[in-house]
Amino acid sequence: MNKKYTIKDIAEIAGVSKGTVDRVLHKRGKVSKTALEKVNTVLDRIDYRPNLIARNLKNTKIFNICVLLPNPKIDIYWEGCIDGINDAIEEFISFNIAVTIYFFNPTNTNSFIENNEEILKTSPDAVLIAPLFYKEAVEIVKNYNALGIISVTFNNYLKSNAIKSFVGQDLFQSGKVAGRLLEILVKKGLIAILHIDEDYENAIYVQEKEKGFRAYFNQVNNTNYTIKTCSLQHPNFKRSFYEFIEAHPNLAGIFVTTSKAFQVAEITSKLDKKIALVGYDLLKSNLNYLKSFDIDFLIHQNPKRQAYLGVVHLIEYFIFDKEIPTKKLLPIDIINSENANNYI
Amino acid sequence: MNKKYTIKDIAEIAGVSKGTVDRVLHKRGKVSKTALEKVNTVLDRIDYRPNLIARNLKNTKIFNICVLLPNPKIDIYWEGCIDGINDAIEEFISFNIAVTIYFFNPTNTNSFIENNEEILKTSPDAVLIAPLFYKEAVEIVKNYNALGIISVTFNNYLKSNAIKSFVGQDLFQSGKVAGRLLEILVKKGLIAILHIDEDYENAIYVQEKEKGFRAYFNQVNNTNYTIKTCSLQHPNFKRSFYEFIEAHPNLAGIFVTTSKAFQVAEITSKLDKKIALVGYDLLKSNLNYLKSFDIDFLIHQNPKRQAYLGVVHLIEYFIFDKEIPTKKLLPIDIINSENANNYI
DNA sequence: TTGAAAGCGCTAACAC
DNA sequence: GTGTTAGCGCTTTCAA
Repeated sequence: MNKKYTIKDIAEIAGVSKGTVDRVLHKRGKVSKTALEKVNTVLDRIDYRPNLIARNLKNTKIFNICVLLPNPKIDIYWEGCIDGINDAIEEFISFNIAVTIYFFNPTNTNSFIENNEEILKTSPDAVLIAPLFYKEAVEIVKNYNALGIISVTFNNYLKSNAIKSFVGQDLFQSGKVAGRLLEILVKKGLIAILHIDEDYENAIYVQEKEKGFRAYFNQVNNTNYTIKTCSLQHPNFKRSFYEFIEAHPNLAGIFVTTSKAFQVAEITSKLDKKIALVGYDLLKSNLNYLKSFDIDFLIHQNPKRQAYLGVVHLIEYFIFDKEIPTKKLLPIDIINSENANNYI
Repeated sequence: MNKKYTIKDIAEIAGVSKGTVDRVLHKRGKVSKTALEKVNTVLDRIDYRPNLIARNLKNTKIFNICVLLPNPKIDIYWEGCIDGINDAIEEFISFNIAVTIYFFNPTNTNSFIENNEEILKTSPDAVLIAPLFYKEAVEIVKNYNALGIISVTFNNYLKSNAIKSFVGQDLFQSGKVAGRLLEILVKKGLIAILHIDEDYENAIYVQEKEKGFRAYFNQVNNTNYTIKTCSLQHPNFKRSFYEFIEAHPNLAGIFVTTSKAFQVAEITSKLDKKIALVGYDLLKSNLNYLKSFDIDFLIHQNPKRQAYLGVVHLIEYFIFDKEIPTKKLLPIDIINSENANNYI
């Protein structure tokens, strides 16, 4: 009933040779009308599912995929990506795929550009990039595209039609998630949106989160709350933050738009009053404060899965001709002290 | 540098034939000491990764996997499983795998037993079961085991060494997650644990959730809270629940241990005071109340992924010789009104 | 105990 | 245009 048909079967039924069937299937032309019809009649009647596996046995071309992301030694957030990429490599080890990882310094635009030049030299078939530097990335991606190199971005969205696909979260929506969480945590008072732009610039992305956060509170339209944005830079962070606290005695909750919630918790955990705290990312230091309830919720951006999916999409495109989704939005995981362990 | 070695390569280097290498690799015996040594020396020196794909080209045996779960028409919770199973089938369509789904009536123990008998008749290589009926499942699984049929359970844990693997959530821990959520939602007063055991018996599993929930509150040890358990049966649910509310004016939060939180929300949403509500599962009716904020949080048990993984583990075991993890615990996803869409 | 050879499903080169 | 054939990496005969 559910017989699996092979090219050989089709050839026999249609009364032609395997080669002809193959030519029809792949639209390689050089097939007479009569042969084409004979084959198509058979194909219409049966459910032919090519064995994608056997297809690739033959293939000798090695696909070259390059991944470029910030050096995890400089920003530990990216560490999981390496595992994700390695998982993908392992999973497709039987195919002719070469994946190479490049790291750039996220505090240094030139490092980003230089690494892309390095990548170009290897004439890759595709690149997967975390495009932290917006302007530069747009140019670089345009260049890849001109050279026929497929580019896919992850973690940070980039508007450009030179990009084939994006894997990551909807940051606006994740701001709304944080909004809902803080609404529950705080009944009234001031809620601060804290941008802790440590060393480097990813302003566009934290702004997206802020917009979502504010959109949520506009929508609930509750006069109990005041929302205020505050941008803090690294060197003076502690002092500036203390000043902020003193200047705002009604401060009741904080939304940290970067992964640095632990820096805030370090301070708020020592205050007399409880300040609700929602942040991002399962860094060790964040998790410690989550377990001690000084951070109430973390939003998990799942960099590991982002990188994994980015690579897998490319591999499956090359070896299985599978379409790459233009936009793959990952779930916005809410983490508290009790479910954290399941995500790491 | 990273050359991929094939059996042919190894044979040439070792100065033996492909057949001999194969015999060594698969420990089929019938290899002389000298040949064995020659091959092993080569294997020690290189990193041989067999092409698992090519391996299965030859294989003509069709592996027969049967899945048994409650009929989604009777309990809609299970609906997602079908998609998950179909995803797995699709993913491995090129291999010789036959997956058949069987449904039992979750309100009827006999239906469970009968379906297992049906399955037995097809002499499967493995079964994946949602063992809702504990006692009966233990017997059935023992029987499968005796017949050399691999059994894997999902969604509901069963203690039995006749079972090869379990895929699902840690229900105790998910109770703790709910505990933490209600602690945040409710500052003081009575928190009710509601078991709505509709038509059928899954008492063991909801008890596990209750234990975790209580464990959490014992651990925070806050005298502001009283925890009380309440079991309600379907026919009189509404009346009994109203009585419960009236008898407990300090009721501030409810933890529903089944997927029937919507039945509670239907009532609490019409009360004057806000009662915090945490439940399970992304049923349509639950989601509606989540969006209207009458349910505060849902815990997602991800039946789709459970079934998917259960099947995939088996398939990969058969075709890739991959080990099946004894216990695969899925993350305990916390869902609120804002991140729900990403999970469905 | 061993090597040679056929064949899994598909592709691509090559005659005709 | 079309059929034949070799070969991808591996397994499994089968003859030696």
